[in-house]
Amino acid sequence: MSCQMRMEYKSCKQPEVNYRKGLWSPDEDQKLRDYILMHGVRCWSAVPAKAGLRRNGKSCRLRWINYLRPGLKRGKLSPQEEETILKLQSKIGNKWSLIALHLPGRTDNEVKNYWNSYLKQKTSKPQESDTHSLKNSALNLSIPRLTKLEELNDQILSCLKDSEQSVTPSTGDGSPKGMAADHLPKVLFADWSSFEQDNWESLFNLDDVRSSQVDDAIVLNGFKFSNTYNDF
DNA sequence: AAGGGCGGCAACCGCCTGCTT
DNA sequence: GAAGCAGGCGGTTGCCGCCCT
Repeated sequence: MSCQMRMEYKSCKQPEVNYRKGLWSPDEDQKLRDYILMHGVRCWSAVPAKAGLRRNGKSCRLRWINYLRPGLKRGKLSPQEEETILKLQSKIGNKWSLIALHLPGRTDNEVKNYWNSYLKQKTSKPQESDTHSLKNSALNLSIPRLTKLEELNDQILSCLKDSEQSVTPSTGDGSPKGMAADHLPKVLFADWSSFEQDNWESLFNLDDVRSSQVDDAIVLNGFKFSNTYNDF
């Protein structure tokens, strides 16, 4: 949580209103997008009132993160992305937000939905085995229950090391990128909001992303990109 | 053409965590 | 240290469109 958020923590509370539920209309989307692009987000619970929406803050946050924010990839997951999901899920379990962090432009909701579909397929065709090394990953029930983020990231990094023989990213100082990322500033909203979809694609050289796929792609131009974007 | 089944996706719900007072 | 609040996250549900019969 940023300092500014802390300063404004106290003043976030908004009066209860009769919140609207269900699908978002284009008009609501526009209002939310306009508001956030203009003002950023310091307190989600204050956003609906200020943006003129009859939604609760959580709903706005979810809508922004899963649908409206710039840089989101739409459409079907690539085989590489699917593989990444399966790989990470087998290592760290259902940590969707963490897994999504390694899939630029994808949300935890998307990852989760993919996994649920995958599980359905898996259970409907129980005897059909995968052709690669992931065949045991999907329903692996022996995943240790890890609670600390550092442990999870360690798991991810070691997992990725196993499979990245052809790609050995370097930050120039010899340290692993994932480690370096921890010391990088998160991208500011002002910088972030200036990203156009096209820029995103060119910035995230998709071929590079595909080859290294995970953990490298979120570190760009000295910024660490977070999938949650709450520290604006 | 109609309607039933199914899959994908969007959104809600409830719990947990972290912060402030 | 306890209470209250906001944000984050995973599980779940419900809607919608497509496909098959």
